[in-house]
Amino acid sequence: MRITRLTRAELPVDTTELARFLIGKVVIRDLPEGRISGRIVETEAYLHGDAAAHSFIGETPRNRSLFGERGHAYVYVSYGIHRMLNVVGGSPGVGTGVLIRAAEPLEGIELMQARRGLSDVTDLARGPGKLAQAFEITLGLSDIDMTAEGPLWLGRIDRPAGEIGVSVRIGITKEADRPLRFYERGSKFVSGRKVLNI
DNA sequence: CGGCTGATGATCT
DNA sequence: GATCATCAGCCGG
Repeated sequence: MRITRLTRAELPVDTTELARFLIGKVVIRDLPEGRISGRIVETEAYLHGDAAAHSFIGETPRNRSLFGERGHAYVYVSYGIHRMLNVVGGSPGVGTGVLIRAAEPLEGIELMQARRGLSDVTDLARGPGKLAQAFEITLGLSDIDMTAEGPLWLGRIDRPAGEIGVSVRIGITKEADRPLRFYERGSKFVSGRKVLNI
């Protein structure tokens, strides 16, 4: 499989556009055991001045990397159990990001199955917590540059994204009506309730 | 399949 | 001490 690395310059500065742009792109996790990769099929944008965004309360030790450079990773722990992978958007100091919610497994499927304790390929990375478990996303990966060579990076393959659907974001209560979730229509690898995936 | 709920711990006040 | 950008497991239809 031929994967070419995304450059920072080609990532849209507008974070909503970035969330849309990342659909159909590939997230790659290089481990000593081998490569895990998946095609991104679902994202959510978290914007500046957005009460649902972690950056809304200002910079803290936890969300510091969210205020970093576009294309870097922001990883945090959700509900004490799950890690969430975000791609930092915008410009340094702003605090916007794109949550990677689901991916279609491409490479390293056996590694993912082992990490997840599950064989069903459609469920390996369908949801942000599942994706992080399958891709072995750790807090130590937070702040790394995903447009540079390293253990976690972004790429493209010769397969365009399908039609992109838009819905409200999942699992939030503040600013819950904003259409900032993007997904590939018809993909079996997208999370969320059926009504959100039309 | 859809709806509900407990688990679980880092983080901030 | 309250709040979570979630998930697995369980239950009813």
